Amino acid sequence: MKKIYRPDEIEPKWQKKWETDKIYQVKDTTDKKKFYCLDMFPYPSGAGLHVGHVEGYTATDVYSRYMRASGYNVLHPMGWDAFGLPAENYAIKEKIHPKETTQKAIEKFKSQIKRTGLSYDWSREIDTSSPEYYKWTQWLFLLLFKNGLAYRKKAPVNWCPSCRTVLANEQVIKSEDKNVCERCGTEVVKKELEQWFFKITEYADRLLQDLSKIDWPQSTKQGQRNWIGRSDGAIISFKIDGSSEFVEVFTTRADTLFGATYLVLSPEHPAVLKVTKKEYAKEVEKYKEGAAKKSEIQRSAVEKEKSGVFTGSYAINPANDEKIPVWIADYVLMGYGTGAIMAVPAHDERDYLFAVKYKLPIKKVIKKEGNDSEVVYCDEEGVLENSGKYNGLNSELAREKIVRDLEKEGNARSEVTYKLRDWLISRQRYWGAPIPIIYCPHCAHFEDEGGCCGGECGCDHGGSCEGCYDTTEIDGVRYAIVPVPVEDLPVKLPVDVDFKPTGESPLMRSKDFQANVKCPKCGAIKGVKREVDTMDTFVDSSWYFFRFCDPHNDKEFASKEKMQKFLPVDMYMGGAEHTVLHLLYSRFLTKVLFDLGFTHFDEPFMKLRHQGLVLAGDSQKMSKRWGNIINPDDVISAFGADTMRTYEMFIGPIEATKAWSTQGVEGVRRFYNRVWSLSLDAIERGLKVSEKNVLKMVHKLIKKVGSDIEELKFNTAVSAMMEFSNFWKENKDLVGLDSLKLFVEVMAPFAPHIAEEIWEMAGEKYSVTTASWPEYDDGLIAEDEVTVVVSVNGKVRDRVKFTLGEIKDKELVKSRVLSSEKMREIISARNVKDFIYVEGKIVNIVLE
RNA sequence: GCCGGGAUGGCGGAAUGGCAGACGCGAUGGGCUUAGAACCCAUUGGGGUUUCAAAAACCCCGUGGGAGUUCAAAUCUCCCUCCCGGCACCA
Repeated sequence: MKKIYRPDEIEPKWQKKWETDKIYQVKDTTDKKKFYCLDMFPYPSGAGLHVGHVEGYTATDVYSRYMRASGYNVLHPMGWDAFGLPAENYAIKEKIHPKETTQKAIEKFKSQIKRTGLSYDWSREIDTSSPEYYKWTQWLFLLLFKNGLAYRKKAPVNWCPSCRTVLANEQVIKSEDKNVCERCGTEVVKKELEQWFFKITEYADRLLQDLSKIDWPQSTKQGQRNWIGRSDGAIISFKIDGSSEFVEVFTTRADTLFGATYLVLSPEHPAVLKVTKKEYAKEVEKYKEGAAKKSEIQRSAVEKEKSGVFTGSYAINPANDEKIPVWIADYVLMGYGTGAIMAVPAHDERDYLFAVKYKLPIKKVIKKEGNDSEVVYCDEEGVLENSGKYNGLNSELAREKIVRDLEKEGNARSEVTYKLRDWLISRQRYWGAPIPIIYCPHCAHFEDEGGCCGGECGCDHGGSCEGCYDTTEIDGVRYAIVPVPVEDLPVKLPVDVDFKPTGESPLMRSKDFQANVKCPKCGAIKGVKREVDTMDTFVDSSWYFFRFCDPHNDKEFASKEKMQKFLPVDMYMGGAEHTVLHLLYSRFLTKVLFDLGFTHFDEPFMKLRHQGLVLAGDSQKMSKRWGNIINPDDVISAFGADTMRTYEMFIGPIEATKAWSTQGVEGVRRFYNRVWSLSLDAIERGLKVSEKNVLKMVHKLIKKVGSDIEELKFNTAVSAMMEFSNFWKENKDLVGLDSLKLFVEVMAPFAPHIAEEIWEMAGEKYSVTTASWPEYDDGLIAEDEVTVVVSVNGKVRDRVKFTLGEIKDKELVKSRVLSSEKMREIISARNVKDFIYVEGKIVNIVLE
């Protein structure tokens, strides 16, 4: 009786052995070439792993196993993005501490990952919610703070009323024309609050430029470009008539300056008060109030109805001294450019609509060819008209010239603006890393006195520092912002906290956290407070890939030596939803660390790929609501981990959206059943050396699977293995143990368990997972006979066989092809106009 | 509106200038079986010609639609349609 393929028996058996033998532990003391293969680490939720995770993780696992077998020292770690709102929200609902639920979720994820047979080095596991980790998150914060890249600022920020916390711009998403919280879908509101920011805008240009250095999907790069939103233009000053005030506008179309027929200020613009004439004050004030009440959403309503009011003032166009009215309107946003624009209704759609509504003049300054009677506005570039001495120039030239001319009078300068805003990292929530800052009311006096403490505070400004401490006002009291000394880190997150969100940070209510806080500078205790906000969890996840190199270091976030050994990440796999969140923040922090001399690289992820969505069998998104979730545990129980892994690789290209098919899974299982029985058969036969044709096929397979894995074309790699098994089935008695061994080595990255079992049954030495990738023999692969396809006028008509020597000889090929009976018949009396021969491939005979 | 990615049998997909539909699923017919499952074998893009019929051979059409480049186009270029994703009053 032959042994039956039982994945439920062999898989746990080998998993246990591999774990005991620590077979996947990566050494940092080896001269092998490094390869860092990383998955986006998961947020451990109670729901456990889903098949989407499995897809990405299997892809990197196959890749890692292949690279390991190819002689690389592969760092392939896993960890947990464990801080965050869902755990906290769940904790509030179920009254269980987030630490507990998170630990449970981690255990579940880990066991599921282990059941899948993924080859992670668990000795490097990290957990962002552990003090050993967040100590370094806090250290990073202090590093940014000390270098002027973390600062406190009062600003209108996004507030999620349901999560009761502020959010970064990147965490606010559009949904049905509403701005909603990325986490919970609640509509966000604007609040004026003082918060902590990271100065990511300082890196805007480099974040844009360096995209050219990295191998990322086009769409992701483009997404970052859009988000950074660089726009090259000019700032032009308009004098207010009868006043000493100037208003600066930002424009990318300085060439249309002569067409500016009015000026618009954003309602929040500080100059509004100064330019508004008495008679108009009431109207303006009313409009401002109305605009302030309107949410962002209403202001950017779909119909885009324009509204505004006249201020009573006029501005003088610096190009031609024309007087143009100054309006305020909410279609001009304070947050972009200078918060003021010159309106050119002839060449901008929004200005056009506004001008029509309020009967403002429209002046054409770009010539339009052809019929322009129908065209109401045209934003294309062209040749200037009605523009004085600039007439006849094209837009590009005119723009340069106009700005240069105005610059001489001090009325213009070239300017680059960005859509990117600084990263708001404060969160009024419990389950995150505390911001390591202390507020001291005693140290605040230095700034009051207007001079420097003279070094007393430890500052190096040497006599004239402008407030060696920045200060902030909390509840009417002025505090100095004092960083926690690095040696006092971590600022531990207290466990015993009422973490119910009230809009006030839960840490405020922790007695432990606030008890006996000593100012690190002056030593005072009375009135000294800790910062009670925690950091955005995206701060945790923006540097975790550093920590994997050196996860247990308690002196540094990672040692230079270890970083040299593994970083940067060579291959990074994860979902596309992180285009402007995690992936942008990580690049930013890497550049900061590079600039400050901590790292040797300034881009963290050299190659990035996104695994596509796995949809349910009904082509819907998997969701609890539809009850169509495929659980990896069930798939493993029914078919085995090897089948699940291979199926997910086979289903389609890694980046494509694909639908799950249980019948498809069964097909892969059939494949392994067949491989199993064919292997037993080959072992029983015990043929030592395979027939030549078999060897040719197996060597072809090695080549194909290897190159497919390198190109991440896992689906065609699997189909190549299937093709081989079909060939094998038809040539059972010709397949020897030598071929079996090679086939198992090729299969191992996809299906390590069955590979290990067959490997053992075939009498090979443990373990196939440490065997090296077989080399293929080009000589064996080479065909000794080549079939050349013969087409006539592009249509296939015949096939002729040639030997390897013959195919090089065009004349011989030609005469042989033309003399075949079939060709003579087809050609008959017609003339051969041309004879094209692609060596060893195809012939095309062109007939008249 | 702007940007990015797509459209190939009944389905997932393969082929990146040179034999369209690899591989898998499904379907149909057959074998095995008391029966079913499993398994095994065969067929499987559409249309046509030859034939009593079948096998087989051959021919034509065919990669969202239209044009173009080329000896040769699913693949390159232009135009159009539709689908997916991102951004969007960004001056």
